[in-house]
Amino acid sequence: MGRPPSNGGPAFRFNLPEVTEMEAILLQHNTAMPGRHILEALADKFSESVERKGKVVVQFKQIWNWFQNRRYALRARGNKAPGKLNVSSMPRAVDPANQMRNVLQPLAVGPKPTHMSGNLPSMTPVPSVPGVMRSGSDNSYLEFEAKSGRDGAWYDVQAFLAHRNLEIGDPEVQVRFAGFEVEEDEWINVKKHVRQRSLPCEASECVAVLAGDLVLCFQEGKDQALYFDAIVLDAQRRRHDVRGCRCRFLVRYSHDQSEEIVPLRKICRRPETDYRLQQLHSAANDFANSNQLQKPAPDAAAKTPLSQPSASVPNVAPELKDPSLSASATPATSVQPSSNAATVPAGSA
DNA sequence: GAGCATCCGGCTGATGACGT
DNA sequence: ACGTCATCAGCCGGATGCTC
Repeated sequence: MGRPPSNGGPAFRFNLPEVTEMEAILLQHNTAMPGRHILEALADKFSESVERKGKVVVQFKQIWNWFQNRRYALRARGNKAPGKLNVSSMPRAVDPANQMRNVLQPLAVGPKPTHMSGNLPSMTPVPSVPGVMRSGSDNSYLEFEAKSGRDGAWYDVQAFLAHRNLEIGDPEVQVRFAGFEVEEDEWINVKKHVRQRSLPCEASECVAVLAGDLVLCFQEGKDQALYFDAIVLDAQRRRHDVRGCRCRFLVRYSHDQSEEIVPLRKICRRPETDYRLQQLHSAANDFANSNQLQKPAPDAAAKTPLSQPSASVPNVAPELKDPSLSASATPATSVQPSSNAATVPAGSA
């Protein structure tokens, strides 16, 4: 949905007299949409003005757009009611904008989780084991997600309630989904449908999402909005700005093979891609160090925190700044969610 | 303090989805 | 067909931090 100037020139902008006149007309109409003939007359008039004649033709559509936007803006300003909660009524649906997927806080960790150390398949049948576990190797926490057999979507695990070993097939765990009640508990195949929790992407982490990756993607349907597995088919890198990452990712959902272009905020990357960020950080360090050797005077790249790789060169897509990153990065198509996720301690990626 | 680069927030034009 | 709304993306100006 790009909006570059269609003629390649500078972005169109109404000048002050034009805006003043349109505002006056809007007031005359009590903020209602003026008739088409009025808008056309305005377009003709503006096109014939001294400033525009022979240079720019003001289109009817541009006038119409202005009135639409101005009316919408006026209304939005008037309706601004503070503190209005946006509560979704959709079951298990989570707003991707705030990047929260019923994440348990570390405080929720139980008294003896460390023995698990991310080795789920060997877990003992201790009832109500928290779905968040402290890694044995460091102070980070492991969080798990599980794939529901009811809708095929992935949910954060609040607690592992029990486990059983079937005579045939893989072991299963009884899972309490975060934010759901007992009636939603499910028995889930540990190897196939339980894994380390996918990670919401911060703006600077879009570089870790590459074509071919397995990701968890927020799919919004008519009557449900859930997280499903998806493969990244293509990544369209765009400039970052104050709002963060504006890259777009073409994904194909694994459950229905549908394709969609989504922003970063709808994507959760697999923890296995952490190494890419580490590579980026070390590459940025090398870059900063080499720059310091060549040019003692500090520059922006050296000053910028590594956690914001895009901020140092805001006008360039992050992956383009460091060719070594894309060259060395390996697509995660071979990720085996269950085994990997359940056995790899957090931070060891 | 001047000059510069960058960050940050807001404004604005454009477009698509959806409802009537 | 038209109106409403949400969102995208470019641009601009003020704030901030750094160097000289």
